[in-house]
Amino acid sequence: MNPAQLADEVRAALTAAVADGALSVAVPDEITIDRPRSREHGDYATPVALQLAKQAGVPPRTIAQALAERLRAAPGVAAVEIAGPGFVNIRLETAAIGALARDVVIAGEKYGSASTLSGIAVNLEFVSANPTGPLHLGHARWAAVGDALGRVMRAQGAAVTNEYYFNDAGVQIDRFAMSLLAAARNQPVPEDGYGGAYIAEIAQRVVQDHPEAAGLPDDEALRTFRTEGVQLMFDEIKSTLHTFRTDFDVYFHEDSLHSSGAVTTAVNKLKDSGSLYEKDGAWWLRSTEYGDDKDRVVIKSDGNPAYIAGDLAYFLDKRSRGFSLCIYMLGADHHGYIARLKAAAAAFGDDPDTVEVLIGQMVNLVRGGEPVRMSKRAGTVVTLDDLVDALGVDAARYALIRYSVDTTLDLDIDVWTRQTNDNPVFYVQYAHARLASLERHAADLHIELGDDYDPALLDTAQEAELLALLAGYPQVVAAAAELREPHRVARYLEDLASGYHKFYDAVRILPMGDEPATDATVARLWLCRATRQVLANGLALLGVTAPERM
RNA sequence: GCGCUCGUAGCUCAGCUGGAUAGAGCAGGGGACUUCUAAUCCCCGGGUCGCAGGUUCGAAUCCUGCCGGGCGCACCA
Repeated sequence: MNPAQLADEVRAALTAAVADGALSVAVPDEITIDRPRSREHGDYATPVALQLAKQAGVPPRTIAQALAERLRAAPGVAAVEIAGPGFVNIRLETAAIGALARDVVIAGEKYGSASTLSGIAVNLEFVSANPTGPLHLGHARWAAVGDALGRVMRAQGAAVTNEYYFNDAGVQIDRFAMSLLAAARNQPVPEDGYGGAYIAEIAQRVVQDHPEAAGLPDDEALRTFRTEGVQLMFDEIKSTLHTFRTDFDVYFHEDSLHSSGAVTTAVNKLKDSGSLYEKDGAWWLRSTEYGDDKDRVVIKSDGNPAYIAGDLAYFLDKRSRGFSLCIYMLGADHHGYIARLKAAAAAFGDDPDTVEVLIGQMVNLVRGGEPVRMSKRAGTVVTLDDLVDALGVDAARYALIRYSVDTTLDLDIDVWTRQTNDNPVFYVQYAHARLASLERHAADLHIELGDDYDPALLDTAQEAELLALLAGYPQVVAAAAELREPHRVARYLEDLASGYHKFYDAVRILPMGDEPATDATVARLWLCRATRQVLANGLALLGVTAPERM
């Protein structure tokens, strides 16, 4: 019995009470089932009687009474009590709780998957860093969180495309090219140019492949350094992301929007539909209608498209590819874009709610409380590669995903490289490794799960807590997907690992010495298998490994 | 000035689409390994949930105002 099944029983009991005239209420679709903090309040509790009292026009305890009478007859329910103002506290039979391990083991990798998001095609755009330098910590946060969110949403049935928007048009790239050329010619960094050791490195690699390049006239030289430099930088970014276990389905080139005429097409479409207006020689988008501070220029008075023109064309392109939901993950310094992007959707006649913009706060790396600022290669910022060098991929991903993106993050290198339980990733992985070790021992002893077990034998408090934790996993994944908050999965895994460690400490699983395996041994092994499965499933959603040994 | 966001234990943070006595880890103190991984577990102390109003059976959670921190407010990209 899991909370969802219990909610069904509660709903059925209410419906029955209405049918035989005991109550007159509209039975809600969503029934709240809580896991009370104290077991004195039962295994589960529902405040539904409190919630329905007003519309029913009767005291909550009256509703609770009618509900309790019928719920007591439900299969798996051991006791139902009314408490306080009208809470209904529910105690389940031990076997009904214990049966959950079987459900988990049978579902296997699919446990926690559902279809709450099925039928929607999601374009998930994240990182999208300019290819003018290595990825830094802010990008790292989105690489980890975005990738995890994609996994979580896929687990709920969404068709997700991970997409990287590659800004390879515009003056930033020009400055990058000028910086490379200057470095190749041993000239100082140009004004507004890029510094950092990586510029010299890339410039040198361009020179290696094209020894004549630096000596060409400026125009031609810049063209070569621009094309080759961007390619090298972009390969490096892809490689960094791949190492970080974040791969994209689509790398979209902004340049292609301009060269293909997509920008012109999009702008003309908006002019035709009256979504743009002309003022002071420029064309403006009515973004104020969607919460923007001011309307935005799409075509500048010199006739050139402004940056947002590319966004408009890009959005149109996404829609033409059939996405029903476009998610953009941006840094806090870009929160001003929310209204703009929603206005873009509206301008093309789409519901602005089909555009979601997630804003992530900044990330700082600290060591012993002191900020770590300088990077070996990038000069002023810490790179994603630096982070991986310091923590490893597992800890780096986990550390970035574990916190709500709403909070500014200070990652302490000392904490995340520690191999103790103040390092959450080790704590969770250790639980998995412990379980794997246990199963190896069971195999050595020739103890097998068999076809089934007696769920009533999982009767200790620690087993009940662990089973309740396992039962809650599907709702955690569903909530993480719906709220776009993958950190919930990480927090859950820490709770689950804790529940397992407590169980392990309190209950002997395998027989000691020459003792024979009992039915209880087998039941506990089922519980262990189920726990390992959920730990593995959850870690997979985060893109973190589930080690067999540590 | 306007907008977004955060403010919960000494520290780092969960909890926020309203539910019972507000949680975890760390830090501090004290315990538990002859047999399944002690990278673990148990116990102790620790709080005006920034402040003030409001909504209601019930508010850390929702609304309003204020205080404090971060980030933004281009015919740049």
